[in-house]
Amino acid sequence: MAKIKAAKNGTKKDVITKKGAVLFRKKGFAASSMRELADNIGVEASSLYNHIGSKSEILQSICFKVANDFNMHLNEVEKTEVNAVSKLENLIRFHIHMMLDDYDEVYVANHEWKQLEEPYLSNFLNQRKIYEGRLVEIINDGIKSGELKDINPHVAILIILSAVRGLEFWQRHKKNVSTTDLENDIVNHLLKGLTK
Amino acid sequence: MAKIKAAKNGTKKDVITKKGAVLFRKKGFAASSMRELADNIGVEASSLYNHIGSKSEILQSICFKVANDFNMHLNEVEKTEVNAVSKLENLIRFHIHMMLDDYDEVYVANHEWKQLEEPYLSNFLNQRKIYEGRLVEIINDGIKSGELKDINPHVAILIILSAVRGLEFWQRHKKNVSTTDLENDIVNHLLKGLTK
DNA sequence: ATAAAAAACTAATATCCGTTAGTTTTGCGG
DNA sequence: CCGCAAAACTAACGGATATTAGTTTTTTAT
Repeated sequence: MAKIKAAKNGTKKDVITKKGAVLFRKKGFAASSMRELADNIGVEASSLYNHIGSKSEILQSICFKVANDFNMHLNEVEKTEVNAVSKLENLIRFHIHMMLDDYDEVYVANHEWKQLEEPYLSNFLNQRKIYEGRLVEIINDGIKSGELKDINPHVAILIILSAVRGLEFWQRHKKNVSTTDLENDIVNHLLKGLTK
Repeated sequence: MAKIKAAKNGTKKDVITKKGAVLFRKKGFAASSMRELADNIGVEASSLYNHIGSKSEILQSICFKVANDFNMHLNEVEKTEVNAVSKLENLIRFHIHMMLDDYDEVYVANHEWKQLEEPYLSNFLNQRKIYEGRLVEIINDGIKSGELKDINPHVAILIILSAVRGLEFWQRHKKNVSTTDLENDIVNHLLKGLTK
């Protein structure tokens, strides 16, 4: 009867959510069973229900935690009074850090959001749409102020988000290049492609 | 008792595979049931087994068809005697076309390969590793010949593959920009970032 | 030390899944 | 128009799944 060890400053629900993120990233949400998750924690499946409401709730926690982190950071960035390029660099670096530091959670939010149930699915997609709209607005500001090329801002967002997402591939090549080098390379490449 | 309509020059297995690709892209492989697939075709689930061996076989068909298309095209490109930049442009345009023309299949191959069973999983990953190695080789040739910046070729591949994969996002903005404009924008941006 | 609360366990249930067996219908070649 | 193969159907099976109920153990607080 092994108890779930709660890390300091974290509930047992947090432990389950973290282990869930690791499992869901490796096998996918639908292909992961509660028994397997419980095994990974060292407990019976039914015991998990003392801490969570349902399997779906774990996915919700992961997806909305990630969405919230991005939204909160964007709030901070929008408050700062710097030019658009600085804001973009700040955002790109944050995306990269999230990708490297909270890999499992970000990966699951990116790949498994489809398995959310309504109304969470609509809510999540709506949040993402709004987030991207705010990024587009920053790029539009940069175009107006003359900092950025007169590009289609949606294409610019496409390129930025895609390149950062590409860090998923990176897990395989981690050894060859330091992460700070990698981060700077990506930031430089993305901004150099956009700025005049 | 609706029969599966086989398109000209295509077997009924092809129809099932195509409908499977659409369903698996929308809901994920594990979350898709044979009953639901059969419903989409207008037939009972058990009838599918007159044409296919198993659910897993559908996924295998999709993934290896896509892998084969990319390999075959790379074979052709390697035969041509042009400089590295031309080869890269050719490859990027092919990736974009695959993404736009066979969206469901490419998406599934990119996202659901994890659900392959052994030995197909290992085979698939091995093929992808070899494919990426051949791309790296082309970039190395370009660096030697002085066409390309002295970049880490793995980073270059990361950026190229990520940007093209990002076309997944594009489905939402399809209306605003013509696909040929989009294709040229991406090719220009990717190559401008790499060439001297 | 003891009572209360938290969290583990066992056992069971209903549902869904992939797949098979056996049967019936369809549709084409002669 | 008949016969045969292809392909549909119904029915069912065994197994896995998420979740619940009820019970026992462990931890916490007094």
